[in-house]
Amino acid sequence: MADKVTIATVAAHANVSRQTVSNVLNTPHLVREETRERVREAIAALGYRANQAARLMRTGRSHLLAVRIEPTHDGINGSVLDRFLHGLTEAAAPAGYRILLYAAADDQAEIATYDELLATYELDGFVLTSTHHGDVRTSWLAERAVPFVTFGRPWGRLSPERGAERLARSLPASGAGASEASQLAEPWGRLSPERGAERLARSLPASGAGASEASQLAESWGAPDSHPWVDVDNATGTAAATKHLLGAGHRRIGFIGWPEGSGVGDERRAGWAGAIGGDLPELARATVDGVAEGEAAARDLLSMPDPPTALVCASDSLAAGAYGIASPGVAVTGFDDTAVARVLGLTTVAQPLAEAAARCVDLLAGVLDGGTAPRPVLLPPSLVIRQSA
Amino acid sequence: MADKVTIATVAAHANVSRQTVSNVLNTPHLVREETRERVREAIAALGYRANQAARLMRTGRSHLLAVRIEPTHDGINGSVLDRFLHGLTEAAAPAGYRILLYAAADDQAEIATYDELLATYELDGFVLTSTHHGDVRTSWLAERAVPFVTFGRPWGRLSPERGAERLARSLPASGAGASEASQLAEPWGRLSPERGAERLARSLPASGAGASEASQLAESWGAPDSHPWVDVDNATGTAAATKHLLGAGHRRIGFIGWPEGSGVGDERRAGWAGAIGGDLPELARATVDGVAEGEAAARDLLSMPDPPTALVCASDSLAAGAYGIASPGVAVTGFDDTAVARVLGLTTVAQPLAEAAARCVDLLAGVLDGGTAPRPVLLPPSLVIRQSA
DNA sequence: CACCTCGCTTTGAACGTTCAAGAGGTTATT
DNA sequence: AATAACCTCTTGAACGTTCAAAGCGAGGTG
Repeated sequence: MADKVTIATVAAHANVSRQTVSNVLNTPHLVREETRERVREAIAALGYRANQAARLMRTGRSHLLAVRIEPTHDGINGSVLDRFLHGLTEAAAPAGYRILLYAAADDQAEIATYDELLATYELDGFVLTSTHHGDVRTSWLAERAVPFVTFGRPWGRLSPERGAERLARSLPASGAGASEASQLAEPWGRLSPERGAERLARSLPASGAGASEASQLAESWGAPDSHPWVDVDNATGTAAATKHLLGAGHRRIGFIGWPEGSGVGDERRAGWAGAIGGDLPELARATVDGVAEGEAAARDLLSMPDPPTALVCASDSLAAGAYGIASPGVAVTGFDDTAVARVLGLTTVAQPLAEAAARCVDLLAGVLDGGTAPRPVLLPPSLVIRQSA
Repeated sequence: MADKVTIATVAAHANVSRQTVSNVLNTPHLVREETRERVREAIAALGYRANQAARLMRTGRSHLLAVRIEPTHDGINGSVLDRFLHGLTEAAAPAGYRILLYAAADDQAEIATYDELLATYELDGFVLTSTHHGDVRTSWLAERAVPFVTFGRPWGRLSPERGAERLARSLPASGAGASEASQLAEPWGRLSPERGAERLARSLPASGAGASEASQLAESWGAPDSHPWVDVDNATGTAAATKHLLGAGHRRIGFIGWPEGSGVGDERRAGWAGAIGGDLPELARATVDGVAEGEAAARDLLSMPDPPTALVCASDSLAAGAYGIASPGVAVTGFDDTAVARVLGLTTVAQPLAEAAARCVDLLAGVLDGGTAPRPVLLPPSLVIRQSA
């Protein structure tokens, strides 16, 4: 009873060989039904469970996925990662995977950790968060053919030579020197038809901002370093918030976001710009994230001659600051549906984190198990309406 | 280069046998210095890393610790777990351990998961959070001699028979029917001398509440199901907040907490009661956690004939609700230093989460590696003063 | 009848590590 | 001088699983 139950124990109990038990577990169709049943009964009776370490040694598959746990920056957005992790863990278990955590101070340290984890634990794959422009992590992993998914689309930007080289390796059939037009066309095709069309329709009508957003997306999307990813459509989120404000009668709607260059921030601004019919720089402020910063930016916007009557903010932190000093009539929206938004009563954009996590696992499991070609997933956020707008 | 570097590769490169390489890694003192150096150079030159799976198969040590990731209840306290997890991950790595996540809906599911994880991944140990009265998880683990630490002290409460039975098994030498006095005396001795004395001095002087708190602690502490734990001294936290209010001139200080029976909640109330010189039920309200609940309780307290001028709350959620409706003169304190407290400017009690996590790893690693007898660790929280009090 | 194929099952080896035992040489002990 | 004790290192086996190959009986084919 207390002794370890191995495949040999089961084999003896069912009067078959080790390999037959293994086959029942891994390739049941090779085993005669009667035998299969007998083995299954033995497994159940003995409470046998396959030893992952031994299995790993033979197959090289650890069934372990790694995720980086970041220090919470200002704590406000911390719960986002928290919820995402929970979603990952829940989604991974039924697929037969477990989540391993690692910490890293920066991208270089993170790469060192990959190396370490791959060498010692033979991890099956990685889930990366916080992708950004010029992300060295994805190329490192891709070069070594390590399966991974990013939560956050790739923001691309490799040097031309490297890009061409990698493209030639990964897509030998397609034209390496594809024209801009084909690069623009192809990526959309990778989305599921409905989503792709829906998104295309939504992005293109908008004037300058919409177009530049689309081409930027295409650039990274069809780029040689493309890889499976899951993302929430940030632009749709801020657009929804903006439309909600328009519907409430607001005509001058300001935007408080982050400095240009952060993909996510640019997207959120593009959503706002698209909804009001074009980017109006005089109505937008860019600042690093933070409550005090949001307050300052809001003060600045609200003190202009013809001030906005509503503010769309790129984060709940900024929104919290803005809401704190805005006079009652001024509407404010945030982003992320954090606890702070809940407590303050901020209307905010909620990301479907559990869904996003589940799709990350799907994609990774697909690559690992099925070898299916992973398609990017873009999820729509939802607007949570509270009293602030 | 691309080929796997195993211990055999290193052995060949250094002109020694496999076992010698193994000895250099695990029992270096058995190897002559010159050989040791040669092997180490080979290891460095080849970039060898021990394969954990193979090592695990032989030794039964996975170097993996598991932690449950809970769904964030109301999101406000979510970041607490988040920070704790980050601390664990960071502390575990240098000690040679990695953190594995698992999700479970309730204690029973959690136990099933233990079983699964132990059988398939041969986990080395568990870190449990959210310990509570009648926790079945700890006894399950203890019965199977699985190493674990809890973040949160044991709240005990086994049926007498089971207690006696387990006591007889685990402490064959000591008297099973120990008197209350010895139970009270012994536990304090397990703390480091200074801490024990400090804590004893702090708890006992208080009148009714302090005494009952102390005996309750003793009961669970010296209880047969005691195990290594790390906790933050909740009572000290609320006491510090209360003293801060007393120092600011407040004389009638109310308390908003949770229904009796949650160990943590009772402790936080005891801290308040101790600081004001005794538990005054008319100044205390108990409710489930939540912003709206905090608001209601505060309204109730503040509408009494001789209302309190300050409110000590058992959580930032409750405090957020209370602070929202309290008139400017009324001071409010929370607990946990969440993002909400930061944004609202709530004075609150901060738990040293990174430190707590590190101590959890220390204790667990101590049991696993050194076989040292683990001593409970009680950490002092700190008061973060903001404008709310 | 000899041979091949098919369905099901078994056998031996291997994954990379550590344990248990022992080999060979040098030094200490009696 | 014989023997024990020690130090250093090596050899074979084992952990629990799956891979690769082969065994074996039944049925089909030339």
